[in-house]
Amino acid sequence: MTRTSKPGKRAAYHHGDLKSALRAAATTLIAERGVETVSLREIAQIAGVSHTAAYRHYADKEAVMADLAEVGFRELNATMCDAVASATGGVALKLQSAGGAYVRFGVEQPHLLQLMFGAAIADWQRYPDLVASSEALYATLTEIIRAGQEEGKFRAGDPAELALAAWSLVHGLALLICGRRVTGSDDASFVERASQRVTALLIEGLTHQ
Amino acid sequence: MTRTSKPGKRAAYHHGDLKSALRAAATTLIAERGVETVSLREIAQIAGVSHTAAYRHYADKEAVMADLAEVGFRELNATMCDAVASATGGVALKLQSAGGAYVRFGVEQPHLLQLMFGAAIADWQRYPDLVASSEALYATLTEIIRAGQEEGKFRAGDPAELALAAWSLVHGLALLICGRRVTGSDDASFVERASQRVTALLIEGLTHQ
DNA sequence: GGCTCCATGTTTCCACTGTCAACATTGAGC
DNA sequence: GCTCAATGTTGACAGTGGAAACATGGAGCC
Repeated sequence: MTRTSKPGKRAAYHHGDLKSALRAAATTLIAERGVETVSLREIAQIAGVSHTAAYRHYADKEAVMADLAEVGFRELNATMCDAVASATGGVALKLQSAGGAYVRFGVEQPHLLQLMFGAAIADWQRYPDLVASSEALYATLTEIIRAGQEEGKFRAGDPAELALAAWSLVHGLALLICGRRVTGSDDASFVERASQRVTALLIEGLTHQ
Repeated sequence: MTRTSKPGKRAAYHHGDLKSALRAAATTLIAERGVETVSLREIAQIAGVSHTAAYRHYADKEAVMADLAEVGFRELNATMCDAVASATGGVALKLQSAGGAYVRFGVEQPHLLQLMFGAAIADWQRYPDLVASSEALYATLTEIIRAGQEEGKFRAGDPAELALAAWSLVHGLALLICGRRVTGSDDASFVERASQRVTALLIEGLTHQ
């Protein structure tokens, strides 16, 4: 087992858990300033390590970003699952709650959302785990739809297709809001209200047989 | 009036219409490879000019990107207006046609869409014309909604809010498709079918009083 | 307990980028 | 025909991602 760096005294040559330290530094930097303006060198510096040390743990800069994006997808998925689980009322309200969680996540972490869906990661094929975590998110939505259909609350049809509609809606809304493409987006209550109203419209279409 | 470069003979010191040439070169490069991987130097080289010549026409690289994004917004707006004008049937079909045009635009020019909505342009306040062209797009959607309400076809409510729902939906769908986040996205007929079905759901919600 | 090896970290180097400052060219207007 | 400002060029600089060669030291073997 690798030893963690001695607490207090002298900096060890071997960091101990550099990958975590890099992830932490990168997460902080990206949350603050976005993908475009962070460099591997700065990440390494914050982690207290030379500027090429990251290459022992990641193939290149894109791989670091892919790692963060994957964490993001898992967090977002977990957030949505929590929202579904804690929502009271029928399946329609569960779906709406999931949508609200999605939008909130995006608005609270705009730079992470941009990383997850932007052009920073050119070739997704290189990161199977990333693809899997993204598909898991889609699956969560699809499952809610399927459950609703089983209850007879949602209209018939391919659940993946209906889930795509739901995903598109909240995804687009989150991006438009955090891209300031719509006025009043800084106001948290506006965000909450908008996401509620907007999702309600689609749910209307989903429930209408 | 500035003279255009002599046809045939020798390259003139003064290009004649460098800004257009830069725009053209940048447009081509970005359509091919996306924002992340194009450099000002390469744009200048294609335009046949030294690597700093662009600074006589743009403040910095971001300004070039903002210019292209603005053109993109105007094109997209025009495409949507065309779709609305040429759509037969009621206002619901017009809206659906506009949505289809939006998604098609995005799928056909994924890198441009990424430029228009990504993080490449950090501070929109710097580009009032860009903001205006983006708002014009929103206004087009809002106007369709308003017309539909006037006809009694769409439900009552703030047209801007309903338009936001429509925008979010097609925007999210376009991004998810061209980010390959949904399977079958390379197939043009899939795109057409998906955008039709997805928009139909929202329109159901919009027409339901 | 001592030795060795390889995972991990460092140093040095390179090509490339955006941007600035100083200089060159030339067409338009007096 | 002269001048000057708009336009384009050259050369420099700091910062970037990445490769190659080297350094370090803990884990596992004897």
